[in-house]
Amino acid sequence: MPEMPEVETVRRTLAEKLTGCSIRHVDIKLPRLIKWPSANEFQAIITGKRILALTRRGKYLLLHLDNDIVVIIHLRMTGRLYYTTKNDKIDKFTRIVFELSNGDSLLYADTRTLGTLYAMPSEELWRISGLFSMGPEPLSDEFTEVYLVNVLKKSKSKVKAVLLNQKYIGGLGNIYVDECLAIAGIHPERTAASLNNLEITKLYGAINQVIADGIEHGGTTFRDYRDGDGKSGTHQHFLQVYGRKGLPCYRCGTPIAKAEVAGRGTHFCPQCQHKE
DNA sequence: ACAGGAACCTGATAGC
DNA sequence: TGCTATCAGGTTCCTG
Repeated sequence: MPEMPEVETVRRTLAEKLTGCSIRHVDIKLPRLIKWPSANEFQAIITGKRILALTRRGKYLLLHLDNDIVVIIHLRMTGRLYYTTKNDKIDKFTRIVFELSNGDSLLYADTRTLGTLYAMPSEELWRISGLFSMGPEPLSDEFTEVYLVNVLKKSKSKVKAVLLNQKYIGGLGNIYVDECLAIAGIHPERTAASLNNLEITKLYGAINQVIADGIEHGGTTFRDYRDGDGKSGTHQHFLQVYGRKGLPCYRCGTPIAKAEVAGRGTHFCPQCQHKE
């Protein structure tokens, strides 16, 4: 479900509430979501530990505990992480309950159960390949226009596939990729290597702008996504193309098209986003 | 090494 | 109404 702006919003809405709390008990209702170590060991090494910080890398959330263990959470398509007070009801999609020392709980809910959780010492985080091999994030110092030029020029893939690939850029997902290609006026089926310098400059600006706006608006809620307080984001009201199939392009009025590109449903304006 | 497609899951919605 | 097919904010594994 969530892309970087959604995960960052979850982090921001939870960090202050969780920092300083201890994990009193862990109730694992769906053990197969725990990828490392076993569910029993996972429970054992985090129970009774205090939360020092909640950080993020790309679409991963990292809960740092006072015994040097880090709980790594990836929400995948439909994962939700949110805070509840003792009287709140737990829905049927709640898969893991972290009971806190103050009586409240941190819930991990997930309808499609594709999410993943790990717990390991901080010096072993490199074992998680998705974290280890992740490229720079939009808005970071490492994500420069020169970097983007190099990534695109040496690729044989379509530009959409490159932007979705976390090893090149960490944090973009299907919605925001469609949005930044629309803003930059680039057709999603173009090969990455075919983009000229002006197009790459536009794309670079669009990536940073779209991600900054997404965070500013607390993420995009289409169906499942909620922040750490269980609230929806508002960026869905600002989307140019995603979810707008058949509706008029805001720039030229042409109906927005939808096609499969790089294995994903892809929205674009056939007039403003040229194939060459 | 790299690109493309299937697999992992469950639920909502569209179409018949 | 009820059944079936399709689609979904992601990543990893297997194949060619």
